[in-house]
Amino acid sequence: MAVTISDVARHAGVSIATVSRIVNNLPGYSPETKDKVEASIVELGYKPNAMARGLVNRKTNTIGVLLPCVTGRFSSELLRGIEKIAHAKGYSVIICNTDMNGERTMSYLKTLSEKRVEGILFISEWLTDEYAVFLESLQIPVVLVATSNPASPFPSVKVDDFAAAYSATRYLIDHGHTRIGLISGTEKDPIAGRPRIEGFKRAMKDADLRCDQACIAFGDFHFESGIAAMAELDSRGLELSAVCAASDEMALGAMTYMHRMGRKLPEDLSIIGFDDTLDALMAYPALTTLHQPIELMGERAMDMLCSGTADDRQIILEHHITERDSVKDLR
Amino acid sequence: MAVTISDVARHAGVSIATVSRIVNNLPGYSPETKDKVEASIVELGYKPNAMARGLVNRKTNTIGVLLPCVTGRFSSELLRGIEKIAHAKGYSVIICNTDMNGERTMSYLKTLSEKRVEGILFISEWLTDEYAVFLESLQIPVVLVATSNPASPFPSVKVDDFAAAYSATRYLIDHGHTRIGLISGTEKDPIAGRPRIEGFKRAMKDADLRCDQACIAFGDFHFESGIAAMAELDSRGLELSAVCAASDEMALGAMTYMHRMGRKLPEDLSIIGFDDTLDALMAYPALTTLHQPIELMGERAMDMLCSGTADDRQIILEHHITERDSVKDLR
DNA sequence: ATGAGAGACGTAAACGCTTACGTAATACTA
DNA sequence: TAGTATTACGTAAGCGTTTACGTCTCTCAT
Repeated sequence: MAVTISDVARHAGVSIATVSRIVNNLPGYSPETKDKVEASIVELGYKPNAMARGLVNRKTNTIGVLLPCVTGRFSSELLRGIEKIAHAKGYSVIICNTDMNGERTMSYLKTLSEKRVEGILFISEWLTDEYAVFLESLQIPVVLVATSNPASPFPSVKVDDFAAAYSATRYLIDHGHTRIGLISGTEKDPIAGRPRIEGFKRAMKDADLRCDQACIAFGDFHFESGIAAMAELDSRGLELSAVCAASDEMALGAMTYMHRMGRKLPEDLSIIGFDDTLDALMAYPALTTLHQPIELMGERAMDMLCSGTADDRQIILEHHITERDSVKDLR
Repeated sequence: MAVTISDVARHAGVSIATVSRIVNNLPGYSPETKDKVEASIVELGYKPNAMARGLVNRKTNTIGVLLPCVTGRFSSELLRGIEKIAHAKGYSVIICNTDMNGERTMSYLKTLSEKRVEGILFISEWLTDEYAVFLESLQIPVVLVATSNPASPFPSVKVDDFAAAYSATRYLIDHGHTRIGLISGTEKDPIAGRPRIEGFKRAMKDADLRCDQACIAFGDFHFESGIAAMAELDSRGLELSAVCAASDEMALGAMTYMHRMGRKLPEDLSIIGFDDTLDALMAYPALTTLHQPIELMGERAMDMLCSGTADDRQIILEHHITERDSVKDLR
């Protein structure tokens, strides 16, 4: 790995400038010189040093992705989209698993800034003031994915969580359900929490259905919490005929609870999920769920990141319901 | 982002050498100087340029991870373990989604080498000669994860696939099953394919049970292929009482097929999976499966990568069976 | 034949750091 | 008190590239 541009130059009997021109495909040398140099390059196994390059032309061709949890289908599918575009555009992606931990996040942010990444994707998590201030100071493009913060200057890509939750709830209502529960994410989450709760409530109110606090149980978007939330809901004796979950994983948790209780799905309870990850397909019964175009979200975000920070708009992607077998039609 | 070490030096009225010493916590300055410089650093918002640093001390604090598919629980959980240790040791990780594509892989390898990563984790995929030659030329530590290649000089971390498949099959036999099918990964895969097939066959033979080609269907480790493989097996009229799958995802695919056919699980068919990802827990019925310590595998691999390339041994991690509800006891 | 313009290069100055070495001032030792 | 360490710095030489300028040689039109 010790072979440098001067080694190549010496070996080929030219100056380093010429080697550089050839490597970078710039004009200024004869075909013979080119052949000679290229031969030396392969013979010596020369690999241009990206750091030295980056130092002079201030480019790293690297971006950073901050996400709360690498495990989980949602993150994975997003990552896939991101990585796809990144590779196509010649960028490397550094992943940072924040674990929802403030210190960890700041530590990553510091690293990314020292490494001079050219852009940052901030995923699924609430952008605190601390993060926002730091990110702004970096003076590089940042895009928020599956989250957003109008108070910050950063663009975002997401679905309309309120409308999505509304339509998921509405779907249950339209299928004749009237006693509906909600398995929400954490109430504090201003993106995947609050708006989905509000969307649920609004749909219920618009249909004159009950939707007080008793109908809602809270989880953390993950499987285990879905089991617990369903148990909680069940213990309240509301005679629910359907449940709306704020994530597919929690929906699967609810299903698991029901199975354990020996209840039939969807006969005894209809369930609708949120996300439409592979989990929904693999569930039994296959989960009817609110589809978010996850991979596309990652692609669009990456596109925005590259297309310069110019357009700082909030992009809302389309959602729709993917019908499968977890909702019984009561009509 | 334009503030450099000389800006700080000028602002603090010292030389860049002194600033460097302070930033790097080396001796050679008075407490007052230190305070002064540190004040300048925060005032100017100085962030050392990792490229410039890396250029001089030949360190990037970055490693690369090559994996066939970022989506999928197995990769995710592995990544989690890797990322955890990497962060603890101060490394950044660049992810490369090869998509099992040779050109893409080589292109990543080239990028990683130009970026001068200090180590590479090669995951779940067969290490071809082309890759091996290139990786060797890099002269940096490489460790193979969930794969291995005795012909290469690289260490590896994985479970004993043959033994694992043997014991999964044995588990079914011990529960009274005699007509057992196998949903295998691709036969060509010398790691997760072949050895698991052999383990299955051996267990069957040791018990004097039938295990010809008719008992085996092939998939690609993913969900859809599991459905297809199960359909294939079913069409052969073998009256199987149990199936062994080479991945949890395929096992879930098999379950989905059975559900669609209106068959009962595990009454009509027992299924055992392989991996023990979250998928197994979320399945219905909960999947009994061969547990691989996936996250630990990632951690160990990362540990090895850092501890220098000295010990190039093949590490075999323990596996065991996690019993859940997908296997019926026929005894 | 001459001057201009066009290749085909080479030189050297950055890029932002680290670090070996040098130097001046102060403290300590015999 | 002279000599020796020690401390607290500053100078400058890299690290491996890119690139603005220069120089030298041809070619070709006049």
